[in-house]
Amino acid sequence: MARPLPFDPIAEAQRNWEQRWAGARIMAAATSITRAQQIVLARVEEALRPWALSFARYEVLVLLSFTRTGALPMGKIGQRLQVHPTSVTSTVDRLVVQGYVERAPHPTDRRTVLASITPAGRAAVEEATDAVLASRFGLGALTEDDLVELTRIVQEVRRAAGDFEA
Amino acid sequence: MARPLPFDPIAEAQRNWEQRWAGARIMAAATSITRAQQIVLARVEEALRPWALSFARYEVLVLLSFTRTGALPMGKIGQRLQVHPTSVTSTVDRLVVQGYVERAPHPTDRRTVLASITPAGRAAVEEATDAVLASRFGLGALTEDDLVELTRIVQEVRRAAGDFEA
DNA sequence: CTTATGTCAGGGTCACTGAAATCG
DNA sequence: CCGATTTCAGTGCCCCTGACATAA
Repeated sequence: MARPLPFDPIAEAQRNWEQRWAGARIMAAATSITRAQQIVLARVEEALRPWALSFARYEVLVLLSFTRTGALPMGKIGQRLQVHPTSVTSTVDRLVVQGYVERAPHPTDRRTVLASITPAGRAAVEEATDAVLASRFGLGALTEDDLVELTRIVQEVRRAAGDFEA
Repeated sequence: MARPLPFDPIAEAQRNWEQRWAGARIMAAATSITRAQQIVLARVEEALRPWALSFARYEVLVLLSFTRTGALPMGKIGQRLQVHPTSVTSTVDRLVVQGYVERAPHPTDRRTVLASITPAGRAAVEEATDAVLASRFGLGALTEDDLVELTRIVQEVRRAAGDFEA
């Protein structure tokens, strides 16, 4: 889409901000997060292409594969992955078409719908996970310390945003 | 959209990963980046709502307001903001409709089109910037040190991804 | 009746592919 | 002719709002 620049565009923008406004550092951090997410997403989607999985659908499969029964109510999925209920519906729709997930009734609560991972879904998520880990999410250049530090800093942001209580 | 969980979902997922696969830390870091970007984007878009600006359109206005002449070729915008050429076209389209940007011919190269910020665009970006900075991008809980550290770590990622040469 | 759960319809934004027109 | 620049048509994905049906 574009060739590498001879300079760091975020550092350059930060210099511009410092001349005009306060908050240059926070602007640089926010822009960095945005760009980092683009990189991670691009690498992951590239790795997931053989299974025709988007990151969002892959996350659902991973979540389901982590549960004891391989099934979870739609609403729980939304809470865990921090996505909108209607997004869960459409995401699971696609997974059902792909044969990776099935809808099942909840044993006691007839309002809730369970999304249940199929054997094909389990196979796909295991193979896809190998591919995703091999891609290292585009974060292969980071040290273990930097990975931990990055996660810690973002945890502060998520706590402040009310993602969890702790 | 959902209520806060009583635990950190990313830390919980990391524990799950540690039981099954290597790369739990890198997974946690990638998930953190994804979630952080959602938070930043949500806060910024909230702040930009009075001017009917998306983050992408706001970034274009900021970039143009930083140039000497207030104008830049479409392609340059794409390079600086790391977005696809067709995305620049549609983004500028919307900014033109809003009266924040005008298309102008390049003085020498008749292939290139200049996107030029209007006085209304300058006014909007200045006011919007105040609002955006007031939101602190959702990063208000971070110390200055953490902001710098976060930017530094992500810079490694961007360098490895070939964003710039340095 | 009130609340919770999930689905559907619809609109907005953005990203990408492939093709085309224009021009250096 | 080749390459660069931009635009357009079309597709896919994801997000949200509002309305709705169903059931606790």
